[in-house]
Amino acid sequence: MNVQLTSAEKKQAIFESTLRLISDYGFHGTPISQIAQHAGVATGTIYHYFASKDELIVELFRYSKQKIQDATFRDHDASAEYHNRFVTTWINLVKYYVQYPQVLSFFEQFYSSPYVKEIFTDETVCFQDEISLFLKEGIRDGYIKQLDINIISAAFLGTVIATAKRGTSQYFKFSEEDLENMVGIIWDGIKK
Amino acid sequence: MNVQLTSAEKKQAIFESTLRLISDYGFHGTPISQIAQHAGVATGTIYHYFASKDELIVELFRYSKQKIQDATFRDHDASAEYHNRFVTTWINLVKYYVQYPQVLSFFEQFYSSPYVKEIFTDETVCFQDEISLFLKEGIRDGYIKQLDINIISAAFLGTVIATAKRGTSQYFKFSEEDLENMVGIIWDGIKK
DNA sequence: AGATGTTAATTGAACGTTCATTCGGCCGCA
DNA sequence: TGCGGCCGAATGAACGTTCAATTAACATCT
Repeated sequence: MNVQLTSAEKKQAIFESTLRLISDYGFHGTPISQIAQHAGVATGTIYHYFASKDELIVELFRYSKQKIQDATFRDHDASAEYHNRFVTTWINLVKYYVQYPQVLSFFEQFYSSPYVKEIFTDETVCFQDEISLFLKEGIRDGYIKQLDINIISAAFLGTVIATAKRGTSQYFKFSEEDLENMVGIIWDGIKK
Repeated sequence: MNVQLTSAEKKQAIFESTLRLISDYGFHGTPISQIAQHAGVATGTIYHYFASKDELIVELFRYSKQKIQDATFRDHDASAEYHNRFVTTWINLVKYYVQYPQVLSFFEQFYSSPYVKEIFTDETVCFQDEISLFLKEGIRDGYIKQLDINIISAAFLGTVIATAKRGTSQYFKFSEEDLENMVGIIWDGIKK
């Protein structure tokens, strides 16, 4: 942090520090003062960019959600064969979480915290809906069983999260083959 | 709370209050004073039963884990057909979480918090291992694909959690049929 | 049974610390 | 010289924890 940063870069630095610290120490374990120190700014500066700690966390959620959405659907070719797109999307998501376990950890904390209420009162368009659209497409076009989107989506995301969590454990590393086995399981389960 | 309670009952009352409040307001959102008030005791009393707030939370985790384990394997008949036992276990677990969403919420918070480190440094025998044993049995006896237990377990628990989370949402209620569809998906995916 | 002593349980006010937030001033750039 | 971003010590509230005092529980003795 020894170079001049633009306003946007400084905001991003604060985001990244918050992400790291919260994933390590939890919401209540990371004071603003530590975030500031880690990001190389003064505590007061954070209040120049964010109205409160809560707003920082909610905005960090939006920021992370956007990044992960971009990564998951990067290079997504809507004209390719559905099964391939399914496998790619599933694996992209798992790999993102494995590469950035802080994001996974932060999301898990966020989703099971009172903060969600602040987000999901007015914001119905969320990351899961992007996935849901893709899954709905598969149902509509007859690649996937005719079951409620909630069921299909639960099967998809549930396995992603569970796989990624184990993939970040120090005791077990998934190989590329393991991932393909795993996505094979879920595909076998929901394909028509 | 207007009757005389034994020591064990009072401890349980504290557990239940903590569970409820933490699932509603999060770890940092529930002061000891509130737990005490909700449980009908003085703040000091909590420190008679638990050395610290951290110890209370860690013990609450053990307490809840035991209860859920009992509920899941209640009436479990080890001599029955494997597929039936699989379906029953999966559905039992989902139903427990749906009936006691505070437990699900607390577990999710706990697992993605620094508290886990206090538990899983020395304690390798955990709730998931009881499930894992059952799944390993299925692999050994040829009912389930010959894949790593981490993969199979991730598929099992991932779908349980994801299903239960949606089952507790106000926007969607799973029917008995939905649950059977869901466990059908995961069984189709991992069966040999 | 009743009195007495002993231990355990309970209380809630008080303490000390931590933390989110504020604010008066400083620095670099126009 | 003025201004806006930035700083970090100061503030005040909230919280975990302690503890001296009080009460209940129970065993022991007369």
